[in-house]
Amino acid sequence: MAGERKRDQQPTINDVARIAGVSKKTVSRVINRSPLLNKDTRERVESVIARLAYVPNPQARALALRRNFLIGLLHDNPNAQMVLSFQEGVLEAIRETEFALIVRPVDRHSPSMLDDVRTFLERQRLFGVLILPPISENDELAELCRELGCGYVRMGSAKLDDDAHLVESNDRQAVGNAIDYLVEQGHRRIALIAGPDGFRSAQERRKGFHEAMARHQLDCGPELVAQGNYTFETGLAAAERLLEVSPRPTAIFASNDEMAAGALHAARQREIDVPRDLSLVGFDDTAIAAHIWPPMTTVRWPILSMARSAALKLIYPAEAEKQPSKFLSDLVRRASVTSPSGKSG
Amino acid sequence: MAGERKRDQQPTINDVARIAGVSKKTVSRVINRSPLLNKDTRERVESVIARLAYVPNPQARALALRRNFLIGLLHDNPNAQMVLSFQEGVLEAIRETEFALIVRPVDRHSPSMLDDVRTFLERQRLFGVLILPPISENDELAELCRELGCGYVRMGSAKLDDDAHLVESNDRQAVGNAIDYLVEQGHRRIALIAGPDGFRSAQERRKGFHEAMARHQLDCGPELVAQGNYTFETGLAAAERLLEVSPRPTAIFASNDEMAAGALHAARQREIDVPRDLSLVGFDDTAIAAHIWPPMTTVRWPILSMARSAALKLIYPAEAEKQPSKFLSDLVRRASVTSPSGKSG
DNA sequence: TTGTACGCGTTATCAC
DNA sequence: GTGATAACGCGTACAA
Repeated sequence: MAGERKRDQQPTINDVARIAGVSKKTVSRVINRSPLLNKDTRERVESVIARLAYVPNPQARALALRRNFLIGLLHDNPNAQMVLSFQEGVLEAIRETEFALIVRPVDRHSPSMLDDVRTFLERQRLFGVLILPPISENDELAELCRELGCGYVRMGSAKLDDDAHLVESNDRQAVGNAIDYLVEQGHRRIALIAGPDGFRSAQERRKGFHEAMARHQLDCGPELVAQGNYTFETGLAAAERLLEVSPRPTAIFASNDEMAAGALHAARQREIDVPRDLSLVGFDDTAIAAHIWPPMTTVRWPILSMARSAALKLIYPAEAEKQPSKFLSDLVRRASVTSPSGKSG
Repeated sequence: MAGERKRDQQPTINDVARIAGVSKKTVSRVINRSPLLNKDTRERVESVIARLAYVPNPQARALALRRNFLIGLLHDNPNAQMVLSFQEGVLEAIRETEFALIVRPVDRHSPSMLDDVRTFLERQRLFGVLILPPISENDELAELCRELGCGYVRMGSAKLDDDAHLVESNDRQAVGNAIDYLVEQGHRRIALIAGPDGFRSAQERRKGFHEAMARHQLDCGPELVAQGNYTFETGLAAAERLLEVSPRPTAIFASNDEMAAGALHAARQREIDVPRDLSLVGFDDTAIAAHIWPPMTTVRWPILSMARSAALKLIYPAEAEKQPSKFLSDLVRRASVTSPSGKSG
């Protein structure tokens, strides 16, 4: 009968106290690193803790402290890689803590979305939540968190909230840098595949495009702008239209990788070679960007850093302002961009 | 001062009991649907619960019941889409329950992996865990769960455990079906890009390939088998070798989509047209399969069903055996396969 | 520096 | 059917 330590037989703080010959309050002090403790006592208790392999019961702790150590991840994201990368970053930040991450996809389009989230938050009584785009752009959701006294940090492409509740990627500037790069390569006629109006990220990327084009004094009239909704198919359709424009653009910036992949598809159907006859830039640096042919130049979010920062803001609200809020994505240069061949007219 | 209900002011079972004029045990009975309750009492209590918007505190419940309602997802997966789809399936299964999902990536290669998981399980005292491949193939991990009295269900490509602790995809048969399809299309010279030996899924897919080839009495000597480690680059390298073989294979089955994408890349570099000169089949049906050109024929796991079933097995152990354990993946037919052009020799 | 008594919100026991 | 009362494991006044 040796060696078993089943669920029902886990040692409690009382066991530790009894065996160490102290009160459980003393054990509690050891666990919580109270400074006023005799060194001998501390070491004795610690050795018993180690010997029994005692681990405090988080449920009991949560009950006594009137707060738990669960943080939620709210997302409604079509981009699996991004959600998973974010999870990874958060988990890295909380690795040495007693926090755990609980995930909750939400349906942006459901009329009961807010009620669903409310039920979830009331039931789980989370320490706080991290909210990913695009659902992070929903101000009612943030308001709900405040109302319920639930901490939150939003991730977004613009200044959605104050710095204590936000990690922000500067999509506008990142798109500007991408356009600068295309111009450096010699492109003058650059088209945009914009994302859906409802998304703040899409708006920011569109603004970044227009600002950069204006800065370079390049034409970006409506014939050079098409719109999609972040899917492969709509990217394909948008590119089909753009590739009919005369003179044909020598480069297309697509507001996400999926649409860029669709654009690549459209070019191939027309026997327009990428990158020789058409350069292509995407956004997000999803797995697809690196694994299509040609590998695609794209904008990469510093997602791990953002996730880490968001988690720390949530866990240590007092120092939330000290964590960086602004992050700049960088351009990953791959084979889908080259200098225009010169016969673009 | 009306309308606020902050974290610190949530109504408790005592509030409900006091206002309804009953004991809290009675309220508890209402919550837990005890059958022996006066109808009037029940309705009275229920109306108070509704009025106060009372929600039981899960921490207190967990403490009293000596078990919580958290299920963990253990994974070390390179395939983000699969992990997220699995999450989706699990969450669908537990939607109406009080269970929540907490995620935990693990590092398969870390020497401290088992200790890390042990710490995690002891700390969180989960109701149980769901384990995704390839880490699900680790028997020590399952043994650890049993030792800790933590429920578990593994997802795998073979009979890794008894039916109460396993949802199994029949990769061998699925690959067989894929090969059958290629043969139907007229292919006779079919090559395999196998996965890494350490993965059970890779072994099963390899067996499926050889069994099917034998069934059709086709040659599948070592010159027609190359190995990769499930990455794009190794798929590319493997295909480079296979495409040098004479007579050149007219079709390649790659053991996952990433390697298939690599093979596509290799073919393109050699100006071997897919599918005209070479048919290609992948495995997993990840996002990449549908979004490359040509769209790739691949094997799709019924991942949502498997996730649902796994979650239900975990939550209702008494009926675990009733949940299906075996799932057959099906072939998604896309443009990367066609009949061989006949000049393959 | 350490211990006692009690509270956190729920379920379980066992009377009535 | 219903209600006192005692767990569950831990934290915190406050006393010693």
